Amino acid sequence: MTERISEAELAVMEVLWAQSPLTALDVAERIGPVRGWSDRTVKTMLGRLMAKGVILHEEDGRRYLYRPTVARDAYVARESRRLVDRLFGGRAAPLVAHLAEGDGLSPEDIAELEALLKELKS
Amino acid sequence: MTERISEAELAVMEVLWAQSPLTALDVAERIGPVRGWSDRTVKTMLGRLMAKGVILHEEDGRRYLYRPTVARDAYVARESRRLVDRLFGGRAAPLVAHLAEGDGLSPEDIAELEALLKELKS
DNA sequence: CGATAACGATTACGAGTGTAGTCGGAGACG
DNA sequence: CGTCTCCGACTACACTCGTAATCGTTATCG
Repeated sequence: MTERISEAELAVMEVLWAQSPLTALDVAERIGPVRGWSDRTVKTMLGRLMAKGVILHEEDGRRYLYRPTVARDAYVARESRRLVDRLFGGRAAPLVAHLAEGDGLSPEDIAELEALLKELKS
Repeated sequence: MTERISEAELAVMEVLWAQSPLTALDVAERIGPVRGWSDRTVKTMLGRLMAKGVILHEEDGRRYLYRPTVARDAYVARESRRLVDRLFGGRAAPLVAHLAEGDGLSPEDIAELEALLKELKS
C-alpha cells in the first residue's frame, strides 16, 4: 500500500524517525547543513511525503508538526526484500556472500550473524 | 564510476548477463513476452545503457551485437552495499535480521549462511 | 531499378525527482 | 491601522524513467 520514498525524501524521513513531531523548520535545520538544502526544498519534500501518506501533520497554532505514519522498521524491511528479490531471486544467503566478499563483514557482524542463526534454528 | 542502472534497464542487463552478445531483437524476444515491451522500448534501453557505458556494441554487418561491460557480480555487490549503507549504517547483520523477520529466510538459506560463516571464520 | 523492409538514430511525452521560487493570508511590530 | 514577516500552498523547471513513434539509410526482393 505504502508508496515508494525517493532518496531525497528518505533524508527527511530519517530526521522524523529520529525525532518527531517536528516543524518544517526543525527538519530543515537538521538537514540543511548536511545536504545543503534550502528550507523550501525541505518543505517540498514534506509536501510530497504527505501526498504519499507516509507522514501526517497536526496543527500547532499557525504551523504544522509532522510525524511519520510508517515505522522505519517496516520501510527498511520492505526495501530489503525488494533488493533481495530483484538481485538474488529472494534468497538472502547470496546477498551476505556478496557483502562478505568486499570486506563488507566485520568480525562483529559475523558474531552477530552467528547468534542470529542460532536463534533462528531453535 | 559506473552510473546507476534503472529498474527497466536492469531487465535488459539481466538478459545480456544471461547470454551475450545479442542483437537488439534477440534481447527484445527474450524480454517482450515477460514485460510486454515493444522492441522500440528495448532499443531505447539499449541506447541508454550504452550512454551509461555499461554495455557496448560491436558491429555485425548492418546491425549491432550488444554485450555488458560490467559484470553482474560487480553490479550486485555495489547495489547491496548501497542498500546496507543507506539503511543499516553499513552493517550486514541487521539486514539479515530484518529478512529473517518476515519469514524471509528459508531453511536452505539458514544452512547456507552457516556454511558461509564457518568459512569466513577460518 | 524501384518498392519494401530492417536497423539504428532521433524525438516524444507524461510521471517522478531534485531543487527551489512565488503568492496569499495571518500575526507581530511600530 | 498600516507594514513587515512568517508560514503553508502552489508553481517552476531541468533531468530521469518508462514507454514508445518517427526519420533516414541501407540492404533486399521482385
